[in-house]
Amino acid sequence: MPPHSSNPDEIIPDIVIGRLPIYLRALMRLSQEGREVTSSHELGRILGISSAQIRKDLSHFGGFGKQGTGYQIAYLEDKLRQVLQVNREWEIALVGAGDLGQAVANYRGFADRGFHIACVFDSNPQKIGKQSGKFVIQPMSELKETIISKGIQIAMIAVPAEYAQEVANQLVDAGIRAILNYAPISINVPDGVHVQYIDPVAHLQRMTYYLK
Amino acid sequence: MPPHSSNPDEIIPDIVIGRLPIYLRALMRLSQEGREVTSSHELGRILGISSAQIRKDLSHFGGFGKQGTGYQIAYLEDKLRQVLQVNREWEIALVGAGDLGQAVANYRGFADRGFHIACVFDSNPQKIGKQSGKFVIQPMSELKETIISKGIQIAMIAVPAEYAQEVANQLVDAGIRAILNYAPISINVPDGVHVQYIDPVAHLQRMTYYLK
DNA sequence: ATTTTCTTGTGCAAATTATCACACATCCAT
DNA sequence: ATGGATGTGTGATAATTTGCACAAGAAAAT
Repeated sequence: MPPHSSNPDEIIPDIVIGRLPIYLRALMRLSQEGREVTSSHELGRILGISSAQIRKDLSHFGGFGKQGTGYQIAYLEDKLRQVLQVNREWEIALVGAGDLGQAVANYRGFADRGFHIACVFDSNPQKIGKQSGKFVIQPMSELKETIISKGIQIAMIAVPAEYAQEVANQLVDAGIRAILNYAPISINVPDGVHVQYIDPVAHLQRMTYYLK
Repeated sequence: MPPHSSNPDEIIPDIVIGRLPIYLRALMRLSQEGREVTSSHELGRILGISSAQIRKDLSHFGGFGKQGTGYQIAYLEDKLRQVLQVNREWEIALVGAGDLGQAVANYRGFADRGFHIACVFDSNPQKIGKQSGKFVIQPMSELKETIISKGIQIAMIAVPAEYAQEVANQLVDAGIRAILNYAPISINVPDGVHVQYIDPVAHLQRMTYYLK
C-alpha cells in the first residue's frame, strides 16, 4: 500500500471516531482565532492528548499533514467533516416537549453546527398543536409518517426514563438510525441503530469518586 | 489476599469508575420496579455489556454477590453509592445564566439524584441579583468567596466557549476539584482537578459517521 | 550548499482492557 | 440426601489501544 493513503476496507475503531469531533471542535476554534496551520503537538497540548495518538488517529483516513510543517487547519477541518459526514445539514426529530425537551429544542448549539430540529413530538394532548419555540408539537401518532416523509435518520429522546424504551421502539420502527438519549436509562435497539447518551449526573458521579 | 475482599491500595481504572454510574442507574430502575435480586447476566442484557465485565468491575471493590443467587439489588446499590461517594448530598456552583445555564439550573435530574445547585454566577450586570428559578444570580466577583465559604468542590460551566477557560481558571483558583463543562471546548486544568464534558453535538457527529 | 530544526506517518513494543472458562458455592426439585 | 441448574469471582488469555522512536520530507538558518 502506498503511503499517505487510507484503506477503505479498514474498520476504524469507534473510539477513534469518538475523538474526531473533539479534534474538529479544536480546529474550529483555531481557525476562528485566525490561525492557518497547527501541529499534532499543539493539538495535543490543547486537548490533553498525546501527539502520537492524534497523528495515528488521523492517519487512518489518509495523510493530511505535511512533514516539517504540520496541518493546514482549514484543509484538515474539511477532511474531518467529510469523514464524519458533517459537511451537510442533518434533520433531527425530537421526542418529548417537557422542561427538558423544550430546553433541547431551544439550544442554539445544534443549528450552529449543522443539526436542524425538524419536528417535535409529545404524548400529552395538552401540548399538541402548541408552539414550542419555532415548532408546533405533534402527537405521537404522527411520528412514523412524519419521520419517513421527511427522510429523517436521527432522533433525540427527552421523555421521562419510564417511557424511553417505548419511544425508542417507535423510532426504530420509523426507520431512525441514530438516537441521542437524554433520558437517564439505557435503551435496547437492534444492530445497526446507534445510541449515545447524555446523562450529566452520571458524569458528576464519575468525578465524586475522586473527591476524598 | 483472602477472597471477596478488595485491596485498598489498588488503583482502579477510570474506565471502570465510568461504568459504575451506569450500573447504579440500572439498579435504581430495577429496585423501582420492585425487584430484589439480579445477576451479572441480567444487568449485562439490560446494559448491552458482557456479564464477565460487570463481575470483574464489581470485584474490584469486593465480593458483592452470592454464588448461585446473584446480587441483592438494594445491597449492591448501597455499596456502589459508597464507592462513588454519592450516598450524600453534593453542592454545586453553576457559572453562566444564559439560556443554557437557566436550563441547567432548572433541570430536575440533579436534585433528584443528590446534586444540589447552591449558587449561580454570571458576568452580565443586567442579570446580577435577578431571580433564576430559586436562585439569585451573583456577580463573578463573589465567586471565590462564595465557593470557599460554602465548601463547594464541584462546578458546572455553562458560558460561551470563548469564556470557558477563564471561568475554569477562576474555579480552580477557588478550590474547585471537579468541573462539568457544557461549553463546547476543551479546557486545561491542573492535575488533581477533574473535568467532564457535555457536548451533544459531538455525540451526534460520532453517529453520523455511520450513516452511509 | 549544508546544517539545523521541525514535524509527519508508521512499525513495533508496551500497556490497558475485555473475554474465556472453570472451581466453587448456593438453591431447588425430587 | 442427591443431582441439576444457576451464578459468582478470578486466573489466564486474547484483543484492543496507546506510546515510543525513528526514517524521511520540508523549511529555515547559516
